[in-house]
Amino acid sequence: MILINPGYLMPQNSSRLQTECGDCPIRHRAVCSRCEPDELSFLESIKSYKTFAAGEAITWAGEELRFVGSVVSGVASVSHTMEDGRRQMVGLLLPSDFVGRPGRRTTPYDVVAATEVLLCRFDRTAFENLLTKSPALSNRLLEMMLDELDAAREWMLLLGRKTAREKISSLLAIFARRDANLRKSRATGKLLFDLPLTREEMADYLGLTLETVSRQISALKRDGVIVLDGKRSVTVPDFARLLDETGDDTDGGIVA
Amino acid sequence: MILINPGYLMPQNSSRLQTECGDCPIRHRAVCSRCEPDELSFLESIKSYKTFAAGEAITWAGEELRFVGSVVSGVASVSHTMEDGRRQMVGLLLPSDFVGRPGRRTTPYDVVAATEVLLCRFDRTAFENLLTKSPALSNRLLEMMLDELDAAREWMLLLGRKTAREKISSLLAIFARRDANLRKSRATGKLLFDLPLTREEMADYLGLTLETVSRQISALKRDGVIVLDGKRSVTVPDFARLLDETGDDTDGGIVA
DNA sequence: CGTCGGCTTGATTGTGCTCAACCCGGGTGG
DNA sequence: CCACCCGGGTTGAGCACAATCAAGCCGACG
Repeated sequence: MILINPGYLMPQNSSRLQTECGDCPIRHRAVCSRCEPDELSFLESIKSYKTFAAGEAITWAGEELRFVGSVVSGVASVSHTMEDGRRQMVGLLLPSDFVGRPGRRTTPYDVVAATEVLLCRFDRTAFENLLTKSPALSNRLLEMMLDELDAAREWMLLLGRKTAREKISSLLAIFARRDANLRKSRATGKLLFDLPLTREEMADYLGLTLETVSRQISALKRDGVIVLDGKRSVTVPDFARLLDETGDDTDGGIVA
Repeated sequence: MILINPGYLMPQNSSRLQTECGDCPIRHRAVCSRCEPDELSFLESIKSYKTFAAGEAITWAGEELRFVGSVVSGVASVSHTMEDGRRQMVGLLLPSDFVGRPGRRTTPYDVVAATEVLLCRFDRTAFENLLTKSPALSNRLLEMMLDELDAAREWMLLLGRKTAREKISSLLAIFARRDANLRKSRATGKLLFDLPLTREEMADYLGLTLETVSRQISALKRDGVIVLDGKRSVTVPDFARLLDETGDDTDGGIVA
């Protein structure tokens, strides 16, 4: 299902299109979404594309980062590993998400492609330069970082207080929503999507062991909350039912 | 020890000074630290101070927020509560930290003063207005949010992968560092500081129960890692020893 | 056909949670 | 002045959920 496409080969269909920002699938959501034409053409002059195969590292913790950029397609993980090998994923980068830390030469985390990833990269210092001059760019980036901060905080609630079953359900709900978004619909009723992560990656994200992830997925299957087709393809017969399992507030109380 | 100071009364010694930004103790670290004189005087025209007593709410989740601002002194907690009462602290606001979400009318979290807090507030819409025009302001805020994001991610590692003892040790190390910072020294050797949080608040921050917090503190005391004087006053005989207990990388390997 | 990675399932263990009793110090009211 | 209460904290006993250790399955690939 996942194609391996080394960056030095001319990649598949979509990729040629992305040499033009006008055709970019994430144009309206990425950092550059509010830039003026002159800013855009400057960005275009400092950008380059690179494809990473599933499993390939985009950057290691502590390594100097010459670029910043946006995920155009695919999923990448941001994670931290302790000396004794315990690992925690601290972020999941999806299309239009921003990679890198303007103002710092290194990132403190490993960033690894979970599926094949197409990255739109900008030279870091040139980008930082534009950032100091363009409120459109810095305000958009600020907004995106505030959203990431909210996401990180929601994840803190999950890691600190949710049960294993709630954690798995929450993750499945995120994937379901994300998938619905990509097809420009809302997540309701019956849904079908693929898991972009292995059991171990899910475990690293959820602060669990892979055995517990596997067991809880089996339990949700047994209880009819989900139906599996193979290991990676998931059907959710009733999204509301899945949401009940996440422990989150049932959005929309009785109040109008 | 903690004075109750309603904002409409003229508060204690330090507070009169803070009507002038020039004397502000957090001047060099807050959002406004890189503003030009004209921007500063605009900010000065839209600012007001308010003191919150320990335990008092600064804002509730979902409530409309008319202001954004900076913590001048004291400690505030940012937390999220689930329907069934489980609570997770997702941030700790210390002097110079920013409160509020420009671009959104509400915050999704409760913000509560843990000790007495002095807040320097700006009208939200006026602040947002300045933000779109001032790269100095928006870049400083961006930088601060990136730091908060890093802190949140470090906390995710703690919540997902550390043991109870490591969690407590990590929190104590944070307080120790913070205290050393305030006295403009580095955390090394023997240290003495106060806990700004109750056992329950620590538990909410660490994703533990208050009983576990209490037990682990007792254990660290028994093992000589810390010495307690009363419930709140802590002596760390050897900071390096405490760091060993956090599970974090021993910074500075053999490599030069 | 054998191997290997990703996954599932089982048995057992252990860390941290739950429930519960009790301590301590400060404030209040009789 | 003392009795009482109350919030915050400590400690204990038992339990449960997820971790650990271990075996085996399944499908892809050489």
